[in-house]
Amino acid sequence: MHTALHPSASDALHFINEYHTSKPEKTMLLVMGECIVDYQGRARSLLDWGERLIMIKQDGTVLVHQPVMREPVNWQPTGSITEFKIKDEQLILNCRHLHPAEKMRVAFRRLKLVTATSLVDHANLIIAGMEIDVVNQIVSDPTIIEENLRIVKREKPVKTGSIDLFGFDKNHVPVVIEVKRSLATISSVHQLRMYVKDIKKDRKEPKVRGILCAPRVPDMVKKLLEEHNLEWREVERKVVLPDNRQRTLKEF
Amino acid sequence: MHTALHPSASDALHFINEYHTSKPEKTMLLVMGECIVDYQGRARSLLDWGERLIMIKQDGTVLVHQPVMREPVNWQPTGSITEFKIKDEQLILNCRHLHPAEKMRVAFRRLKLVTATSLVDHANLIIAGMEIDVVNQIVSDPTIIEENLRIVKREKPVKTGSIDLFGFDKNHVPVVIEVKRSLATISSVHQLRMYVKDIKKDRKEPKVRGILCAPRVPDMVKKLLEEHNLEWREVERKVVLPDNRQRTLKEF
DNA sequence: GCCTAGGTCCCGTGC
DNA sequence: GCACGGGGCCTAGGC
Repeated sequence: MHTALHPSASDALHFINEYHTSKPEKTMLLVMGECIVDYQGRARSLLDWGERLIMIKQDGTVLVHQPVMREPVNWQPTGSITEFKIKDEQLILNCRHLHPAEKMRVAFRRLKLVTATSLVDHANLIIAGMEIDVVNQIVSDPTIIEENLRIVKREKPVKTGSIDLFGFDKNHVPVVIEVKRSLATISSVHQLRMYVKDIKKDRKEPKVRGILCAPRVPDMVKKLLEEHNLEWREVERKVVLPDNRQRTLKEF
Repeated sequence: MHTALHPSASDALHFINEYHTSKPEKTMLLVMGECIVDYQGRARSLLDWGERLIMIKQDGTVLVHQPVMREPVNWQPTGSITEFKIKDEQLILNCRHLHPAEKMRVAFRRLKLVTATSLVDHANLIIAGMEIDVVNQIVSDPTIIEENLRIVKREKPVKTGSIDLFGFDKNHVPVVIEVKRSLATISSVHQLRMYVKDIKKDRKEPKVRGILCAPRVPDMVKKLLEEHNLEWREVERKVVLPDNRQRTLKEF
């Protein structure tokens, strides 16, 4: 853990050369100060002078964070190559990335803080409440959708993608189910339509049902579903972590 | 600009109370150290012990960054309320957000760095190469699409959304144009289909053309377009900033 | 407030 | 490598 407070440009460069440049894959670098940013690649952008925090991660990711908002105002993707130098008494950060081809330049005219440190983190996020969990819920209890529904396939591949759930209803009519973890959208309707069409063609079945299954279905989406003779179910979503990981809410 | 290196939990709490708690809307707080994270809201997640950088922005955004990847592993949205305390000799960060209702808890068992500082930044990003720029390009020179095309409307509202560009070809046939800044997708085809259908119904026109306009159109998408009697144009995208410095991505 | 659509989306997965 | 689809997407804009 190394830090430099209010360094001059040349002090900062020495600091970075000593603690970051030789082993960037093991060192996270933070640079806080007044800067401008010029980016060119998938798009092109300019950002005028202002105070920001720049983070260079151990995999080459570069983030430029303004004092507000969740998103970095500028960034470079994982795997970027960074390089520091001094020009006109300003500390310059140049980053390059191939594929997509992009580059970003940050020029600092005042530095508040530079830190270099190695972060060790081998933990993976355990997360519940995703689409896959809703799919599992339905598989383990298809009556959530309707009585006597028989699920026979998950992630069933068709021409233009893959169907979340496929089965047959009590009258042996094929049923295509498209699952969303939160809001159903117009786009989900199009997906469902396409899958129903593919199944009709594949199985030469005149009748195939399509059900959009989501915690919330806006009116516009319902109308669109009706227009295409499709159905929907608004199911409550349970957010449950694996048993051994589950904790009581009281811990909060 | 205030910093504390390797503080104890209680030293860190005093530091945060002095430099952050009283005016969080003016102070960005960084906390680096070994922590666990527990999140509950739109989903639920647990993150085991590891070294991370936590950033609390001046609008209440909270980011938890691991040493790799562009995305924060956990976060709280803009407008969250944060609170620090000590429990079992560990520094605890609790954040809450209403709408969506979410909360996150970070517990630190070792601290490497805490900093508090006020960042001032009133600059706005100037950016070029967005979809709107491709639309402008076509409006200023419709021959990019084809000869004698007459554009009459941008962002033309229809039932299910809004059409990027609408006009008439040399034979006075209505033309719907859907523009993408980068890759055309299956989903863009569905959008275009829907808009063409809406126009046919609105104007009681038997013939309406639909053109998908993007820098790249994958084969699968071309096939889908053909199936629905729709067209496409692969246009080179120019990335031009307001100062008229014209550049293409080929510079790389 | 709801909802739609774009994004330098990011990211994993399957081909 | 390309491409497709999900995301605690985020964010802006419209109503």
